[in-house]
Amino acid sequence: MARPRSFDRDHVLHAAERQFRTTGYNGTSVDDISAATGMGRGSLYATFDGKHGVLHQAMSVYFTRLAQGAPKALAGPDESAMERLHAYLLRAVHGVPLAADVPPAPDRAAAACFAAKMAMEVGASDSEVKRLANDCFSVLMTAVADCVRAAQRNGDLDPDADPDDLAYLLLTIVRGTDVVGAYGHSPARLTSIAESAFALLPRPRHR
Amino acid sequence: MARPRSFDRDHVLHAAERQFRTTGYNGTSVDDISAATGMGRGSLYATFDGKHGVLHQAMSVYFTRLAQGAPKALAGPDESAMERLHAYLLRAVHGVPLAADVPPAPDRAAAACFAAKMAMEVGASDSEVKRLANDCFSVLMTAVADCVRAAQRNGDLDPDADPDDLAYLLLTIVRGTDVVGAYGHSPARLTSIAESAFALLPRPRHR
DNA sequence: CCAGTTCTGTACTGAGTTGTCAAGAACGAC
DNA sequence: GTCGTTCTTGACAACTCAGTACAGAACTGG
Repeated sequence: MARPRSFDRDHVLHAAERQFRTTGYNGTSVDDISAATGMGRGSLYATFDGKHGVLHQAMSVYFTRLAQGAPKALAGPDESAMERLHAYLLRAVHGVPLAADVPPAPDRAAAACFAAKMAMEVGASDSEVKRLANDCFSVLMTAVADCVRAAQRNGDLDPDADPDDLAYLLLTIVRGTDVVGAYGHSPARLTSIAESAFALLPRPRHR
Repeated sequence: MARPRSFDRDHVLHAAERQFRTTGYNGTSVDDISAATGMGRGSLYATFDGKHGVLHQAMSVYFTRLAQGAPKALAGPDESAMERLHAYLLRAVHGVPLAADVPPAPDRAAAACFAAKMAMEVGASDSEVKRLANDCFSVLMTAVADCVRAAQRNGDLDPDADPDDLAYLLLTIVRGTDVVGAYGHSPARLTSIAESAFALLPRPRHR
C-alpha cells in the first residue's frame, strides 16, 4: 500500500560498480553515481546511506556473484581440472571475473577484480572494504585450491605440492595480471604470461 | 641575484610520493601535499603546476631511483644470479623497492610499487601516468630478464626457457604480491607465496 | 475516490577544494 | 645601502561535493 521502488537494487549496484571501477572510489562523486544509476540523490541516501553504503553493498553483491560463479567455473570432474585451471588463468587476461553475467569491461584498466581495486585504493582506511575484499579472495582461494586438489588426484599435478600454496600463487599471478594489464600491455602479452604460469605448474615426477 | 629556493626538490617530491601512496591520488588534496611537504600552495603551483605536476614529477624521480637501483640490485656475477632473483622476490614481500634509500613503508597498503598503484588508480584517464608507470616496468623488466639470463648461463635455470617470458611472469608475481598484501595478508603468507614462486622456476633438465 | 504510506526529485547548506593573486621576504649586484 | 629578481606566504573567489530536508508523486486498501 505504498509507492513501489522504481529501480532494481542489483541493477543499480551493478551500475555503481562499473562507475567505481572506471573512476575509482575517490574519483566518483555522488552525482556521478546518480547519473550512472539513474537514481536521484535522495533515493541513493535513503536506500544505501551515501557513498560508503553504495560501495559496501556493491562489493557485497560482487562477492555474492563470485561466491556463486567461482565454484561453478572451477568445480567439475577431476579429469578436466587442469583444463579448468588453464581456462581460469586465460580468462584473467581479459579481466572477466568468474561470474557469468558480468559484461566484458570497457577497457583493461576497469577489468581488474573490483574487490582488489577498491582494496588497493581505500582498503587501508576503510576496514569494511578490506574485509569484503578478503571475503572475495577467500572464495576464490577455496575454489582454486579445490581445483588444484582435483588435478592432483587425477595425476596432472605433483601430489607433493601443497595445494593451498599453489592456489595462493595462482591467485597472486591473476591479481598481478590485472596490474600489468593496467599498464596497458597487450592481451597477447598477458596471454603469454598466463601460459608461462600454467606451464610452470609442478607436474608429477617422472614415474 | 635572487632569493634562493628554501626546499630540496627531491625531498619534496619524495614526501609527496609518500602522501600519494597512503591516501591515493584522488584522496589527497593540494593542502595535504602542502602539509606533507612543508611547501605553501603558491610555491607548489609555481614549481610543479598543481597536483598533476606533482604526481608526474614524483613518478619521474621514482623512475630515476628505480633506474639506478634495479640494475645495481640485480646485476652481478652469474654464480649468484639465482640468489639475487630469490632476494628480489622476498624483498617484494615487504614492499621495499629496489632503490636503497627508500624508507620502509608505514603499512603494507602503501608498500606497493608507487608507479603501479598510480597506474591502477588514474592510469586510465591520465596517459602520462600510464607512460611513466610503463617506464618503471620496463626498467625492472630489463634488469630481471638480464638476471634470468645470467642464471641460465650459470646452469641454474632451464636454458630453453624464454628469459623475457620468465621475467614478465616474475614481475607479474611481484605486482600480485602487492595486491595480496593490500588485502591484509601476513608477511609470512606473502613470504610463502614468494618461496613457492621461486621453487617453481624451471630448473635445467636432469642432465 | 480518498487516506495513508513509501518513494522520488530538487533545492539548500556547510564544508572542502582548486587555482590565482598580490604583498612581502631573501638574496646578489652595484 | 639600494635595487632588481626570484621565491614564499597567506588570503581570496569560484567551484564542487556530501549530506539533508521538504514537497510532491505513485500506489493500494478500503
